[in-house]
Amino acid sequence: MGRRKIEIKRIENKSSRQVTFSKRRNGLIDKARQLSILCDSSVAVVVVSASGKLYNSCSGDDMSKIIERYEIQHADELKALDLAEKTRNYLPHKELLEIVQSNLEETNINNLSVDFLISLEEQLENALSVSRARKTELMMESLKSLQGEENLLREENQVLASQMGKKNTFLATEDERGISPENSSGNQIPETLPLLK
Amino acid sequence: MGRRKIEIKRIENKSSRQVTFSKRRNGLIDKARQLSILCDSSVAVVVVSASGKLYNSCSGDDMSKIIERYEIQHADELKALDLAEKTRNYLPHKELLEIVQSNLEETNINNLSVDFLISLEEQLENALSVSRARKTELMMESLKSLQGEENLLREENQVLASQMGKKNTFLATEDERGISPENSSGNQIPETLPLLK
DNA sequence: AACTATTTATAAGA
DNA sequence: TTCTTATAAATAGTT
Repeated sequence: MGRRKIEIKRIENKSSRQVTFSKRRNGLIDKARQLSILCDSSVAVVVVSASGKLYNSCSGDDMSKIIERYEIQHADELKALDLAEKTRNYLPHKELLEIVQSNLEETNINNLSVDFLISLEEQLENALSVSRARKTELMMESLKSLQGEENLLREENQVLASQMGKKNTFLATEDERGISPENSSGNQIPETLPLLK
Repeated sequence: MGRRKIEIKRIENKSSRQVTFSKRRNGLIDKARQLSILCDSSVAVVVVSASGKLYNSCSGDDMSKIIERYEIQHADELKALDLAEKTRNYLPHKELLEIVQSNLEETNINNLSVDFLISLEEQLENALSVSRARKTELMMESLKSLQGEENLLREENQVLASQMGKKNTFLATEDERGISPENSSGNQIPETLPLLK
């Protein structure tokens, strides 16, 4: 819908790609808002530009609720973790949610057996735990990578310091600055994870 | 863009709301796809209908990656939800767990009211979410502290290197080892997150 | 599900 | 970036 028809393929010109990105991003987010209002629904949009900038919007509900809704429904896709085993004995989450939904809609809640509800609760918790574990895993990866970087720097320091020691014993000048590697407090990812509390 | 202009407000007629929902949902998802392709970006859309049905699409990257990108960038907003407030209306977790346990043990499960169980489930989920948010918070703190530590080390390296330069110009020996601070790849947490790939 | 009169989004240009 | 405008695309109401 412009002066001429365009093909849907990557726009090669950088600046017009940028302009189009900005226009269409706004358009998309406005469409999402309209859909949400017109049809009484919740819509979340997350856009990540090529350069990594994040844009997002949501309407009808909080982003966190919408995302959680998504994650619960798709929790089984996250079983790259060996949590797969943990879920093996449970219904697929989608089925779970369908059961809940159909029962809630039929307002026959009071006919549900208590045992059923208990098992349902258990399974919902399991779905949550899969999603949680995935997040933890990703963050732990980040921590490890940062830590690796740090260790490299520490080794460099040691090399530099020892080189200075060897070559300059006669020039013992500002060595009191307290910059020896040993002074840096260690920063281990605590195995005792307060992280995981 | 139809036979007549419409106001953006909830469509009261149920069936035309349903039709519009379907049309516009498809439109939105297609727009998202186009944006992603045209502008070389990643776009995620999640739609939850009034009746709770979930529709989603993503292009340019996996849904899980896009969501992680969002969540890590907004990790501090979890904190901003004010955990205290979130817990205010609920029983302490310990009490919750005691209630569950005592009830489970006494095998008088069948006497529990369904309403009670529903509320219990809600509270357990809340407890989980509080605990999850706390974990995220702690991990983010760890990331920040590791980063700080790293910057200190980097500065030390620079000081050491410049000291070596000044005192030993005459002893230019093993300076080819490639241990100058500039060789270390930067490791910023925030914007471009390798974390988030 | 199609159709089509209109509205809306937007590509190109300024 | 922002605005303008010709044109393409989406869609509201209809069949």
